[in-house]
Amino acid sequence: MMNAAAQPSEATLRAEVYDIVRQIPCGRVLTYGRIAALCGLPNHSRLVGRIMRGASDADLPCHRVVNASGRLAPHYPAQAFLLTSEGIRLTPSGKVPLKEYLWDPEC
DNA sequence: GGGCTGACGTGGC
DNA sequence: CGCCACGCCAGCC
Repeated sequence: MMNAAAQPSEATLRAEVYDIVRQIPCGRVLTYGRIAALCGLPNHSRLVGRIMRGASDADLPCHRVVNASGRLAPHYPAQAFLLTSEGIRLTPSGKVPLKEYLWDPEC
């Protein structure tokens, strides 16, 4: 056996989520739901969000993770700045146009 | 064991 | 495009 993401828990998911987020290319974004789905947990987007909250910046580009609407994370003011610094142009309302910047890992 | 919370998602207006 | 209600589920008190 090798993959054991059958047990939903922050502890189990953390490693996978970290690994995926680390692979997001510069200038691209992923959604919480997409990350959860990639880990085999379609309805655990909130768990992913919780993990990101507890995740210290370090080498983790957590600013490249937004919700399914392209809305940026609350309590994370620097995110907009970091995204725009990577060339991402936000809408006037401060959201990420997913049609342009959503990253597809299988692409 | 029980109830509230939340870096979410979808659908309706 | 924005706001709201409902559904979802692990984590925390």
